[in-house]
Amino acid sequence: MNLLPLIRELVRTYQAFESYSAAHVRTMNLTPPQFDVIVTLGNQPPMTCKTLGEKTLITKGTLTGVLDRLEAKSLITRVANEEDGRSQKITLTTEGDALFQKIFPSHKQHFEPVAARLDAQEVEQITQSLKKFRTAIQDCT
Amino acid sequence: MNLLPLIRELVRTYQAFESYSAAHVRTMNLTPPQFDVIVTLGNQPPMTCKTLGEKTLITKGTLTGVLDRLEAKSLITRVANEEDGRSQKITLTTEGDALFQKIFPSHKQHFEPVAARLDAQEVEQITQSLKKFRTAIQDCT
DNA sequence: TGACATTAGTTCTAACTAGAACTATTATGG
DNA sequence: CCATAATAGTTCTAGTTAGAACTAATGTCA
Repeated sequence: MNLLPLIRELVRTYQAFESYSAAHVRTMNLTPPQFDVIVTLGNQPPMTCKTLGEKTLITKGTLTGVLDRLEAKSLITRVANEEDGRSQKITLTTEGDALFQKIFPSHKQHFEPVAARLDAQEVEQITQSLKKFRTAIQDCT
Repeated sequence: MNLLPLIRELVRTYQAFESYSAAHVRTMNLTPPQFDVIVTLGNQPPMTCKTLGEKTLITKGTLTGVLDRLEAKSLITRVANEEDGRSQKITLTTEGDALFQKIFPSHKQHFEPVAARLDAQEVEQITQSLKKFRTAIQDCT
């Protein structure tokens, strides 16, 4: 079984998505990971770095730096977690929440033309295909 | 049409692949981009940075640094291109070729267990799904 | 042929990246 | 209760990343 064409296509598709998404994210003066964090925190109760890392798929060493920069922009704050002295809760500031309310719909709209080119069944099919491949990989870990 | 689940799955799958692949690549003292370059040059005539970048999907600014490090390890050399004074041909050294001959089969073998979990039809199905998604994105650019 | 645009590759910058080592805190088993 | 293990987050390192500005060489077209 030759996986090479599949792997190449996976990488190309991922890069096409990243590049299309990043082009929009950049117009809002955010980087893709910063955008991910804002969107993940939006309309949700404050969460720990651990949870945030799991949801955004950003490893903890990287997350520290991303949060540092968001904090410097006054978009998030780190608040001590009263239930566990080792951890913190990350919270959107008022400013951060306002940004979220603005950029989330805008980003969805940026993807409208893409969505319009696929019907619900295709989207489901592609999602399931990816899941099958990911499961095959993860079963080998 | 909600693309979010599809996007999340794309990112998760890509990361699962990267992480599984990188774990093996690292045992050979290479980084993933360095490995890509070696494999792309293997069993091929020397090529320019431009071609190499197109094949590996590494942008030129990044490629310069990757090639610098491979050159420092004596795995590749840059040779002036006689047909075009602006460009060079990148060539595997004897040492680089020996490494390629060793790592390529080894890397294929690392993916054997993954391949064994999918049949030819599934692989084709997943590849076509990805291509459909990528095309939808690229048509919007 | 000469002005101008294009192209190849490098350099620069700000940020992300994973992984490993580290610190501080909490959990656990005897 | 105490020694030890586990966990949360930071710090550190080497490398990758995209994009923009830059240099040098080539192509184009009038």
